[in-house]
Amino acid sequence: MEPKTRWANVLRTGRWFRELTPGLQQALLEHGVACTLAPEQPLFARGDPPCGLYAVLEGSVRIRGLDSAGRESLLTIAEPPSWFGEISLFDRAPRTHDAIANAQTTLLKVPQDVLEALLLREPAYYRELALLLTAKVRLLMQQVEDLATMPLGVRLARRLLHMSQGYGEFGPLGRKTLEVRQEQLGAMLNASRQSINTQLKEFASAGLLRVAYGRIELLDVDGLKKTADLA
Amino acid sequence: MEPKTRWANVLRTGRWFRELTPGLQQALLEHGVACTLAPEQPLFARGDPPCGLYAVLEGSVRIRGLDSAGRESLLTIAEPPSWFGEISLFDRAPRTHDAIANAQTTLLKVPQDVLEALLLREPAYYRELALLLTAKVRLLMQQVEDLATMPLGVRLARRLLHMSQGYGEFGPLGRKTLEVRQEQLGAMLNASRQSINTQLKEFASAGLLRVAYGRIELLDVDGLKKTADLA
DNA sequence: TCGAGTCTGTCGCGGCGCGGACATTCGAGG
DNA sequence: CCTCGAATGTCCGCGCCGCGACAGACTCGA
Repeated sequence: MEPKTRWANVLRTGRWFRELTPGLQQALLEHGVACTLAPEQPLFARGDPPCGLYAVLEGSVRIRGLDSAGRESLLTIAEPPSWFGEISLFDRAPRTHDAIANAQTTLLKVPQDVLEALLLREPAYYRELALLLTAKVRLLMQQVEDLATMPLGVRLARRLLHMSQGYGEFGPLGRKTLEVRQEQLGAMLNASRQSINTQLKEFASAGLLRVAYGRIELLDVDGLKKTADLA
Repeated sequence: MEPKTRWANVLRTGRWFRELTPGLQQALLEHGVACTLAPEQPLFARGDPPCGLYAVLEGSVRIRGLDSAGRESLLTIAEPPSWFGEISLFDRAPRTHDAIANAQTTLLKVPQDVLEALLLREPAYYRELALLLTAKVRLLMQQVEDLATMPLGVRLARRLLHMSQGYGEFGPLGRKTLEVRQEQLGAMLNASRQSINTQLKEFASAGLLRVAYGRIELLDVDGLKKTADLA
């Protein structure tokens, strides 16, 4: 199969891309170029100038911040078919986070200038691209509020469900196996590895999930949702 | 002076509005209608359908979330000339937060359907409106990361500076007097009133600011910035 | 098959910060 | 001027959670 057709099939598994105007779908595929990264290879860093919009086709990318003391704050792990990099696309301002390949990774890259030229011809596409922004704002707002009001268990359950559902890109039926290390969950939820571990074991003994080496298998998604809804 | 001229003068004190295309500035003023609220009067609530885009002309509006246990999480206090409500404008999805007048308040309201009709004629305006979204995303991301890595003192200093500068709407020279209660600062920073009080007194004894009843006066903005930059 | 590096599991100590309690101060309205 | 409600100032005890430490488990490549 021609690569672009394969890519299109991957991207169409995501809600955002699937619901785009056909013209925009085609334009993104047409102007996109493949881009491969070795594990731990950086794609861009906080403060870099805008370089384009990306979609994950294979592998995964960590979107993280690094404070002066070297502590890592993990915003998310982008997996197929997630899109990222749209903030700098809109405001042409520097990158807010580092993007680093989490494994052998293939990306679709739509360069900044190409995309801006397209948007000059078809400014109505701005609204569809802005849906990436609104989705991100809504997630972030919930995250800020949860951090303020919810105990760790609830936040962990919600994050696991979000990851399982590709942060809304999939339907409610998501992946059952999450490849994530407990340390990374801690960096996402503002908690220590030890606290994450304790909470995971609690979920495990309640039959909600099973913890393995570098992997979490969700067993009772409905039970997790109940935990996520109320403390 | 004609009201609309007065409004224009207020709105032009804000960076976002001032840098808009003249045509969009004029259209927002033209299609906007005044809207007054009594203290504590709700404007919209979490879950409400989209109703339009708002700008604060006089007074202030609390943007807040309320969890099931009744704890208030305060996202921000919008003061002139802040704009809010743009998320639902883009994705036509329900409101994420409650908006409640903090005092006697005058708003400029641009109704959803009027604005959508305008954007159908001039889709290039979508990009300029999206700058409201990117500003919000950048603030939220910093907030999430600060919550994870920064001690309360740094977060408080940063928030005070942000409030003083209208969250980026003013230049670096901002208001010197903030009308905010310590309990509200706590709800914004995910801290208790007591902790906020202790930290404020520490700043006061360092000569950075002065605390008064329902009010904080910034004395040494540069000193605050130093505190905000590094713990 | 074996070893090194990485990830998970668990304990104890210590500290930040929440919550309750209560005195004090401020401001508005009668 | 007085009174009441609201906001500030301060103390204390408890609990959650971060951190250091270390043992066990797993993976991968030599």
